[in-house]
Amino acid sequence: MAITIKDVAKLADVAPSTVSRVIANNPRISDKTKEKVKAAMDELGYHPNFIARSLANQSTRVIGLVLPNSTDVFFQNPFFPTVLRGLSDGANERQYALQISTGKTDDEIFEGVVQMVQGRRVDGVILLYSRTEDKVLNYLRERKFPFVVIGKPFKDVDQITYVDNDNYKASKEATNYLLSLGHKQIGFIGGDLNFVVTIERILGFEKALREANIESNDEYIIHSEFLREGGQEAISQLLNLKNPPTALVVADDLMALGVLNTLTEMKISVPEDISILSFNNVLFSELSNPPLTSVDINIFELGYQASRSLIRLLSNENEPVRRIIVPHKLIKRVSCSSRIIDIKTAHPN
Amino acid sequence: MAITIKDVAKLADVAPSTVSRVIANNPRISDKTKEKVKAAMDELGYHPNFIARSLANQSTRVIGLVLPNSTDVFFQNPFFPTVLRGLSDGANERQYALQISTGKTDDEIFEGVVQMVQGRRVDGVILLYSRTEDKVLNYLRERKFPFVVIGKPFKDVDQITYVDNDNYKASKEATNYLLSLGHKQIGFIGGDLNFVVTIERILGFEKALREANIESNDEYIIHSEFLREGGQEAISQLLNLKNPPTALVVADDLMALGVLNTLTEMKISVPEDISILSFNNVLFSELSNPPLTSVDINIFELGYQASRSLIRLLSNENEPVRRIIVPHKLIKRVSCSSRIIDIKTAHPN
DNA sequence: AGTTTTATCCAACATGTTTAATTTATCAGA
DNA sequence: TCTGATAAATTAAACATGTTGGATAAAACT
Repeated sequence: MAITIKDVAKLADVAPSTVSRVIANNPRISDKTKEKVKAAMDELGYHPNFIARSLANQSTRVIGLVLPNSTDVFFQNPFFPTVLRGLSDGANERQYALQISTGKTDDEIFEGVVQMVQGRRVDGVILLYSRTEDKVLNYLRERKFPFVVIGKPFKDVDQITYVDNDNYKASKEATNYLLSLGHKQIGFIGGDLNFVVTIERILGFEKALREANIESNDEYIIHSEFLREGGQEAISQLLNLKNPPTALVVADDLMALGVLNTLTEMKISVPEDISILSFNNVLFSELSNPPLTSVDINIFELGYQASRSLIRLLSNENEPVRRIIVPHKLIKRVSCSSRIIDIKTAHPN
Repeated sequence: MAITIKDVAKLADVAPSTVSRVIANNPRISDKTKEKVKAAMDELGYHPNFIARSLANQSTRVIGLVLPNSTDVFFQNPFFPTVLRGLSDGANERQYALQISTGKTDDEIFEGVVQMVQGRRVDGVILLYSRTEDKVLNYLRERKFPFVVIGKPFKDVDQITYVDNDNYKASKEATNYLLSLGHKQIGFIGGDLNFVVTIERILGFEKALREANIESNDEYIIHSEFLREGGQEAISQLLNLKNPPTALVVADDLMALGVLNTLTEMKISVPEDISILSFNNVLFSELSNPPLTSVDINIFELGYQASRSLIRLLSNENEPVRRIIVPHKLIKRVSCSSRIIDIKTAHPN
């Protein structure tokens, strides 16, 4: 057994409660006693038992993180470590620890969250994704357990505290950029439609086209969370249309890397033959060949703001519901070029 | 206050201790009583309080993960999410939760570990890195706190349970592969020498050259954890030697991507002008241009084995110290080609 | 001496687990 | 069928380690 406050109390010749108050720096204890107790703590090398503390306080100072299931590409995506770093920084500032959900299937994850919540293992939860239909989110709302979402909730937006970019606007702007370069046939390659980001980005994309009076073309829109397999096929298909797109908006850098790779294999050069614009601006976007023009969504900040918001929620009984929008920024590199020449000539098909 | 075993006990008309035993499925309780108690638990929607349990059991079923400090490239590297997935799977199998150290500086991290350990927040710890000199590791050893290292410890290898690849051998084999392709001038670009992996890989590299009777050339060896900045310079320097290398062993895919990028900018083509071989085989190694020949070290497995080993350590009082070597495999893609032609002709310099 | 103020302590509580004690049931033998 | 011995089931109480409201004692002030 380790050293407890009783041991300290005995050595300092005071009651355990006094020791507890010294730790909390309670003003009811005289400075003299505080000194005495502190000396005893040092002598014994005392460290408070966090578990006992949590039990007494009904608070663990742990934040639970819920990730989408691990089979998901999400996990491979550099988005994850970056957002985690932000979360970590935010938590660290206020001495919170992070616990992550383990669990492969959605059911296991849900079970894990229930354990965290009902087992009082965590004080609050951060969802690292937002889906159209999510058991976990519903559960947390039902139980009125404090939580924050990274990403825009699908419904009841005004009742949930969340941190997100304005993906709709970002996508619209990105598309406008391509339009401004003279592109008129623009394709969209998106990920899983169950994620709200995907939806937002596609809506922004469509809106931009509509505003430019370009009728949207369903054939130009591809959904798949491919990276390699299938992607190749999807792209050939896209490029074999009578009127192939001259530019692509890709919902994620990793995916864009896959696209780039496929195009290279097909001997189609970027940006000469086709322009590519993607999202997230993860580390390797600038290391790709050619470096990707990408919308920086400040992933770190998403995480950082999320933990801060949750902590605020936890420390303030009647903290209002908040929406935090992290600014984005188009980083122009070389994967997009202007399309001034005739499309037919320009495209190898 | 939530529902406790007392509430359940009252409803089922038994003692709290009986309820506790029902939860633990203790054979001392009759089936009849078990049924009765379970019914009461269901009726009340009882969920045991994990914190109270931890206190009583002196065990939290939480594993602490220690990452190198977040300013480190490590965090950006896809290595991290992958190893985490492995860790998560291993932990999940046995119902362990994962808690990660937050903390930006090395000191903060150390403090965090002390909190975890002395505060009894975790049952054991996994170090996700191995450095030549590490305060955390020394601390854990001193306190005899259960832990496992991912990577080979720098000293007292036989007293520490660890999971690693045989990086020495892997690097030697990789270098031999380049030798077998006819390369004689081979450079090495490595990362931070404080990490043991780097050391192992460079030793393997040198050994292979020695065995091939090629005297090693210090000018061919570069260390920096660059990705972009500085890297360019380092590479130009390397290629401006009188006898520039015709092949490079790069200690990490992400770094290799940086190298690739720099080379592309310098209009040096891979593998025609120079071959590149790297380590880790992370997701995007095959998405790069050209796809990288890389040593697959089975990152997932490293994590998976690490959590399993730690759990074994925790459940078995006198579990022996173990060394677990995860096999590696050279994945040949297209970034290496054979060097049959004369070097001077082949190289643009 | 009586009243405040200040410092410290006691005991209850947060929620389970577990040892040892007690109660209840079962069976052999009279 | 009843007694006592034994086994089985259940309970009470102690414990794991802190926190905190109210009680108490000591000191300080009228």
